[in-house]
Amino acid sequence: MSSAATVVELRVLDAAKSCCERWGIAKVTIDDIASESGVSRATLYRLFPGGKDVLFEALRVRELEDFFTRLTAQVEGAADLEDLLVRTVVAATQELRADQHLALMLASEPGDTLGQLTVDGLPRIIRFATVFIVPLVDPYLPRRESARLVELLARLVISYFLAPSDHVDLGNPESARPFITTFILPAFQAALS
Amino acid sequence: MSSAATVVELRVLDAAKSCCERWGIAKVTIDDIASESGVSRATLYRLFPGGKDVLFEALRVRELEDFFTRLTAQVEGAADLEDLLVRTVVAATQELRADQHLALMLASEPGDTLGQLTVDGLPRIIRFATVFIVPLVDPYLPRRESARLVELLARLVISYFLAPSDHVDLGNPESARPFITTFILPAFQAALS
DNA sequence: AGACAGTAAGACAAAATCCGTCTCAGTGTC
DNA sequence: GACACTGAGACGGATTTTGTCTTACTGTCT
Repeated sequence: MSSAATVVELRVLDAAKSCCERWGIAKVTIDDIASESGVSRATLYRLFPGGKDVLFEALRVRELEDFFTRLTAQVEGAADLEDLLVRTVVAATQELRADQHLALMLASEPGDTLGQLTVDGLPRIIRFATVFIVPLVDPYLPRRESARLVELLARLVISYFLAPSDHVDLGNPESARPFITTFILPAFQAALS
Repeated sequence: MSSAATVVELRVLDAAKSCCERWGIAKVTIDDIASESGVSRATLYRLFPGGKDVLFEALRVRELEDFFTRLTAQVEGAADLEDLLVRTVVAATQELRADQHLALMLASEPGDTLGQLTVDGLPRIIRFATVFIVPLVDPYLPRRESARLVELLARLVISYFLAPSDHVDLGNPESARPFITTFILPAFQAALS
């Protein structure tokens, strides 16, 4: 999951990201990324054998790692399970809303981007969420229940982010807390350790 | 100079403009513009025989016409020559600074865009400025002097827009007025009618 | 009804671009 | 000197884009 990423690799990924923001993934060429990162095309293929697909895969992975790294940093030191869950969904929702890169992608290439948040990408997002968040939940629940809970929350955060509701605002603690206590916690009450 | 532009033509030019903002002129294809404007490629070639070059030429012309139309509307009713000149350079500078399309182009494709403001495009800009602004100056100066004056101002506005000065801000009347009265008007004093 | 102008859809070949791989030369390190 | 890493760029093949052309549809005018 993690990265012994060299400095060159990071430069390339940064270049890919900014190219992507400028032109959208469909319009970016390997040469664009190469010249933007000041790296030759040969090097780029050596680093990411498979070309654009592999490169953007790696970029998505890095973005996810960064996302969850920031997220876990924001929610550490929660007092109890309820507090942890509320802070997690709130922070995640706010991160999503503040993500400039994501906003641009959603605006310029809704199809691909939505795929990365739903059908194609959701399983991976859930994997990442599991890896990063389950350890935080583990003190309160058996491992199996933790995984179920984290998956559920990940799905809900994304759904409410993509299509906001009139009834709940998961970016707002005052709204998220009753949502968590009413709909989520009771289902796991029996398993509370 | 002017346009018996049909509604289809306008739709196409609007589409070209928004495509251009999204991807930059280098990445836009004829098909992009065709589908964005909901017009078939055949029609597009009928309207602009010559393809992308001719189309973007037409777009630049239209942008210039719009620019100077808005500009002349803003400066009508000036009391005297000094007032006219000050209001013109101020309005032009502010228009330039507020032009979202221009800002995007300058950011994403500095080379081409700068060319359109300097070496390649400046002569045309001056022609447009002449056509639109000289009539306003004519009451005060002989025709030949008007043209010289307008050209000079056009060059100055663009230069100060592209590379702002610490000494003058042509977007600010309080700064533009002494500039005009000190450096511009005296040179044309002799020719004042 | 029939002529006609304007258009969408799409086939087609030619041109341009992009891709992925490869070689070669240069550079810095051990 | 051996070695790993890189930039530059050549190369053929795949893909995209271009510009032209044909066909069929639609509405308007006579």
